[in-house]
Amino acid sequence: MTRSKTRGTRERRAERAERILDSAAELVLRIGYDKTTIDDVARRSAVAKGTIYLHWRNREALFTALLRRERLAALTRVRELVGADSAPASLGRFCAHLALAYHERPLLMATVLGDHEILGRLARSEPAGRTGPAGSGFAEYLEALRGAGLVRTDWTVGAQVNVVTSVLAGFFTSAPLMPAELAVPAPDLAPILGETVERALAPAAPFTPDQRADLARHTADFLDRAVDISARKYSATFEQTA
Amino acid sequence: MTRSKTRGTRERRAERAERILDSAAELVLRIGYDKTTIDDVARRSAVAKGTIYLHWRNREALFTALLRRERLAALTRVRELVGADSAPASLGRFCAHLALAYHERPLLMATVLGDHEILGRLARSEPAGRTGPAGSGFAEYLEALRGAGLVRTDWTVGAQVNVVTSVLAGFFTSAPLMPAELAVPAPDLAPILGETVERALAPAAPFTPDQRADLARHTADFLDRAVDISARKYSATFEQTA
DNA sequence: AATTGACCAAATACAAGCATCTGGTCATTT
DNA sequence: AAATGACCAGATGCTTGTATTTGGTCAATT
Repeated sequence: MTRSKTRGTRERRAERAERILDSAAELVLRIGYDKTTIDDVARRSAVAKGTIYLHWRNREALFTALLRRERLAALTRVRELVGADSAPASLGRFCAHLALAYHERPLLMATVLGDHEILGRLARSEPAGRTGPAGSGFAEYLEALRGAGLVRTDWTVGAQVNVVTSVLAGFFTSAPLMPAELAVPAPDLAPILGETVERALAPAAPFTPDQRADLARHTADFLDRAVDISARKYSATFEQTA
Repeated sequence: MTRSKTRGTRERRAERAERILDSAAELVLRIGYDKTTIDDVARRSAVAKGTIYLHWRNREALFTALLRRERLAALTRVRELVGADSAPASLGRFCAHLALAYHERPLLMATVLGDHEILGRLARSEPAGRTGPAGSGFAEYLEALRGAGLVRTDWTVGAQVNVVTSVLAGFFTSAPLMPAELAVPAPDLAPILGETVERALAPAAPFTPDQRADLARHTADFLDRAVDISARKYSATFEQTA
């Protein structure tokens, strides 16, 4: 039985990859993508440079992995927050958790805000990822909620996706620019903006217990799917081919 | 009576200033602030370079004037739109008009978005003006509406300012990044986001005719004041001293 | 009195050559 | 089989010197 030994090796390998990404994250946040060299990352992770190339095809793949890991971590955290929420499930609570999970992660914030200081040339090459969760089947999720009578149908799905995206984008971009006397701490503001989405999209009539359960299930499903896709994308960055 | 002659001279002077700003605007939008030279502006306006310095102290003042004129124009347009609106007065309609008025003006959009391509060094030196209407007494306006029972008081004014600012900021930043299949034209989206603000801030009970009138008056007053301040600021850019 | 545009100092852009750094490889070591 | 780090070519940055551009002025012109 080589089982335990094999698992141990694989585990250590994965651990090392995480360690390397941790170093990369710290360096990028401190000195920016452009100035972060593979040598720096290697030294900080206490591995040789060649070892890094055992994990990723090249520099670009390393940083792609970093960003995708970050996204995965945020989505996982959202799922956790949604699951542990003491308040009844609602689209607004979901949005609040999503906003906070992103907000907690400086690297994700940098991508959402298109921070040139941190992203450097990365900002120019990949202006995507700035629409937040607009991709990844959010429209389909809303569509399902509409079908179940859990979201109004007075606006088109497209419009509703835009509302959610706008509110979230506004949270990320405008909150940091607020003059001190009007600033509201992010943990306070997020639920308020969540409630804003709620009031815009939720039906007038209060939910029945069944509807609540339905909503929770749909949301959990959506998050499971999103986490799954995100995890796959993260894993894919380790592939050496292509 | 030198009246008509004097007025004619002053008028022509003002006209010329506008012409110069028009040229500056066009050039900035086409080639960016950094590359737009006073010579260019002069040539395009068919005046000598020295003439420009008869209007403004220096280059900086010229472009400050340009931005302030733009803001003034937008606010004036909002006042016009609000006044001519066939729908009953509401905070939501107000926000929708505000959003559209800004959206129609590429230079304002550039400042709101912090567009480095267009603003060049200006983006770094003046990161303000990105909070939209957060300044200029918007909080006081909301406060007045709260006092009159025209806006809920379940949240603090600060929170409400943040909601409005976020929704507007989200409109500006996220709409242009939307994938084509989810994109909603700005003229359609603005009222929807206005309604989003409305649902978040308006009281549950419908307004009485008196309340409607009150709301309209408050809004008109606020806009008058904002336009007035903006006009003063614009005028101030022409001063040669300091 | 208003307007012009030649003029100037300072800033900016460009070029060339040189030094350093960095992504990526791979023979060697563990 | 896994990990290393010396090594290399190309990219990046730096320095110095030069050419061009540009903001701003002001004597001459209208």
